Amino acid sequence: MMELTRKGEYAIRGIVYLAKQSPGKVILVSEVAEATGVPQTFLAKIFQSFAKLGLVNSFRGTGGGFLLGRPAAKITLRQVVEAVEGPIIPNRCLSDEGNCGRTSECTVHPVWRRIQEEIAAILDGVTLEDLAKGKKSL
Amino acid sequence: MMELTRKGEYAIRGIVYLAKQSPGKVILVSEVAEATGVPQTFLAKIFQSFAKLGLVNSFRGTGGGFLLGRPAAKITLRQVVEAVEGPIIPNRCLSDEGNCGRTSECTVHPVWRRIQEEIAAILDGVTLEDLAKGKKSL
DNA sequence: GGTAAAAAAGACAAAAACGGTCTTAAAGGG
DNA sequence: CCCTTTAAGACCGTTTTTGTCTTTTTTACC
Repeated sequence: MMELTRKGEYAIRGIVYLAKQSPGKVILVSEVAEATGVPQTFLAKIFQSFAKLGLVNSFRGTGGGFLLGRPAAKITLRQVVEAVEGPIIPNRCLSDEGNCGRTSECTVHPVWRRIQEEIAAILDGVTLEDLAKGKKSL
Repeated sequence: MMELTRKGEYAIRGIVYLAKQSPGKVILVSEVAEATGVPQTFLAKIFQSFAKLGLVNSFRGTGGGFLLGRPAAKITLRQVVEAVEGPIIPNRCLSDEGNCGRTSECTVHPVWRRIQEEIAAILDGVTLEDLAKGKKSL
């Protein structure tokens, strides 16, 4: 349970690859795809969602490609994961305003809330810089 | 992302309902299903997996039904969730023996490990007794 | 301006997972 | 033997995942 999808995995691999490049260097999707072992067209889609959120910048045409939208130290793993997987919601109760339907009876609610917060906190605490440099955080 | 499935939700609702009964009382699946708003045949399946793991005991025939396999205080939320959803694996890296394929490069690995441990710890810390009594733990 | 190179956008599709249902069997009580 | 209830497993429609393919747009360069 609670498994990251391939998309999430690919997203991380791809953007970490970008984070490893010298700042300002523009990289082709094809290069990232090959280097990370991710299907190119799929990765392209992922990078498009990154671009919409400003996590990466993109340039079209000859000499085009992608680079990080801001310094690697300013991009958290949470932002990356949520960009492609959506918000961290371990249970439906937590999606809207505690809309369990069975709110009063839902004693599990606070447990999911806590899990949600813990995961968020951990992912917030890791930046692309950490990942690119292989920092031993834990 | 990281969402509990319906099966997981139903499983919790169902077994918590059992935990609320007076110990030793045998309850029909049909009653639990109606009380918790879970499709009966689906819930029956879920209870079957519980039975295999000893989380509940079952009796067939007239007067049959289900009851907890041990005291509610001895059943953790983790056991319930893992019974129906499988082990807590936020990332494929963590499933086998760190079988990332790309092990050395996988700097995210420790992050998922930590998330896995945090979730496990939280779920381990909640028993069916807590849930049945609506204990405010967090 | 024309052409080639790239990303953007969106339609499409196979495969797997989800969320069940249905049927048959087995066991127990009266 | 018959009724009740769980056990087991086949089955099935829908949604999500995991992509691909095609067309369009933008840009650089000649």
